[in-house]
Amino acid sequence: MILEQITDHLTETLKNRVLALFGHPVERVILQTPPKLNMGDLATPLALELAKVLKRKPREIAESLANGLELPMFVASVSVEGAGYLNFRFDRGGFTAAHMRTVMQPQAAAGQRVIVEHTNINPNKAAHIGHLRNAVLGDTYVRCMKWLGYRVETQNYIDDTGVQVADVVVAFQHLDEKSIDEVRALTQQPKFDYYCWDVYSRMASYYNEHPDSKEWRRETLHRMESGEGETAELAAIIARAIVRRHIETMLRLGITYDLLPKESDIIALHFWDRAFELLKQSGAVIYEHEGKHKGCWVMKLEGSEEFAGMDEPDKILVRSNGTVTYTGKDIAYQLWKFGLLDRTFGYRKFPAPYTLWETTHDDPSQSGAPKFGGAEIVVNVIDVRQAYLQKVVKQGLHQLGHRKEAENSIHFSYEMVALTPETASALGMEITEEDAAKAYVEMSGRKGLGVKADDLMDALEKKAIERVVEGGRGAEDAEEIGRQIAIGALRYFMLKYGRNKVIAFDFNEALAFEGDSGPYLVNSTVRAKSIFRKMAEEGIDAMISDDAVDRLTLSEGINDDMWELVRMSAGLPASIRRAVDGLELSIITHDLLELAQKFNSFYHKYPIKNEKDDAERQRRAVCAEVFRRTMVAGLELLGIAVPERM
RNA sequence: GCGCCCAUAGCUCAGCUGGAUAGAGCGUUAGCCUCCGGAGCUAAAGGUCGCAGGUUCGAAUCCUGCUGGGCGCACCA
Repeated sequence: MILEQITDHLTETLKNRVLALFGHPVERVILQTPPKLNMGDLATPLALELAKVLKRKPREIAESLANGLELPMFVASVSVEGAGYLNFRFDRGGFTAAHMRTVMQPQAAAGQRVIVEHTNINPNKAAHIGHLRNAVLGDTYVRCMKWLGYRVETQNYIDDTGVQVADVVVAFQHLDEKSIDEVRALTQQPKFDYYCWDVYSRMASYYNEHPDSKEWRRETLHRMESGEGETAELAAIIARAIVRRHIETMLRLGITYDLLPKESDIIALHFWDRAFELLKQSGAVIYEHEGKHKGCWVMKLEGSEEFAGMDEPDKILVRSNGTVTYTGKDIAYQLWKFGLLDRTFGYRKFPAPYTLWETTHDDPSQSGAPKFGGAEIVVNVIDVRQAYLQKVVKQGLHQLGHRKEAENSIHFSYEMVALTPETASALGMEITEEDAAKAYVEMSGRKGLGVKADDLMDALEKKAIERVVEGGRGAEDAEEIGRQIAIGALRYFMLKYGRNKVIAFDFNEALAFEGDSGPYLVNSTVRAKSIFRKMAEEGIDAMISDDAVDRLTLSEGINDDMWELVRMSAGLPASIRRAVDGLELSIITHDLLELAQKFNSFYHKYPIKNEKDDAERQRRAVCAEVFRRTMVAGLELLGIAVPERM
């Protein structure tokens, strides 16, 4: 907060000053933290940039800018250094006291309405670590958006009428010859999703051996889409049971949703028919009378620069047999998200330990359902392999004349999670020599090869609980504490890599609790908490209340080690903004790691509870408290809980 | 063939819209528990930022061309 005020103020002042002194307008002023602490707290290479246009020496320009520059509150001095940098130094005491009051204060929830869609797992088998990356990215993004004041609606789209569900239905009906009641009984077992994991891969290999059997799939899909009859009922039972498992799995990670929109409802409510009318009216989609796509309705994309250079830029939305493609349905659904389709769903509650709604097509809405849809910004968290499709959807809106909505259709893309050859081999995957030489090998749902989300969490929890018990602290709550640490480890692991990086999943790395890991951050925060708990127990006043801080005479006593903690803490909100705008959440994990490292170092160097001098003890305690508040709030944004002990 | 992404220390990765001496973790080596928690701390070693050009006061960062790897480019979802 305080830092933002200072940078905003300085930016304005400098812009005005450059204009006044040199008659030259500048669009932006770069304000960055200098590489070394002794260079000050903020710096700008503004004079270097101006040197060229003004044809004057950088240092000379810097001098005239600095001379008599009006400084914002808490900025104590400005100086010219290096090649012509303008360096600002803060009033450490004043800044710290002011910052302490507003550490990680969230914005008021008055921002734009946003729909974030994530998770979207096919309801036919257990969630795996690839789905985990999606869900953790999506959930963390949602938390950050809310913190920034956006009003967010979280959706988890359920493709309950797709091929993947159909394949499991086929397996139950044709391979295993199970009755509806038998399947219904199976869904009652605790890990029905694991059961289907195997059923699905069994079906996939059956298709490979008996290509004719794919006819079953076609028939099944057709019956499912009609929504009538036993096959459709069976599909609904399976999908629903699996979705319940996925909800449970994600809840272990603290991930929740507001709405589960179902593909079957979109079909039953004929969203596509309406979208089709709009697309035809606007001319965005046309009927091909001849050529390769004869008999199809296509969206013409060859004109747009985005799709320039493609051999076959046109996208088929309706096949020659009259059925709609996935892309077509997706455009219709995207229109609904923006409130541009003049029809909508019914809603009812979905059984979950929190308030969760699902769409319906037959019931009238239950009372109490919030208003879903109609957002200003729509963010779809989907892996990079669907980038092309997302582009087409965006272009669809554009061609319908919804330019603003096209602009606000954001694809949060990220790279896949693969397996290291070692991990793949440990899972029983056959590794060819060629594979072994690779950095990673892809998971395969069809082959049933992958690391299941619940299995990974189980392994992490087991290890974390052991560590808690070994440590001897909080053994009575070892299970709950271990669970929190495990989830923290997992979420951190999924967030710390840049989104464009393929994660080659390795058990040893994922289970690491040292160094660049969730438990390291949590541990450092727990220590800070412990200090204050111990001080309270021993009746030592930490003097960190607002009143006490007001009386603080910090100005001279805040040394470099303390100041770095405060300064880094103050920089976090800007990082969160940058992370959200750039869809790069690893910025936050990175900053929190640096902060935790700084604190751990500080912690070893400066005893707090045992410091005899009151003023010095207070300064140290204030820094530890700034750290604690920053970490608790920052980790909360990452969905990582901090226990009292560990 | 076209498009997107990746290439930085032995390994896994940071490096903020071009800025001051390229940083972490793991691993390796050497230290640190009479002192608030060792899931920790201190220090050392480790770099042709894939290659070649270009842009400029300044390039790991921007542009062009290569090389190597990954992923897309269906009347599948």
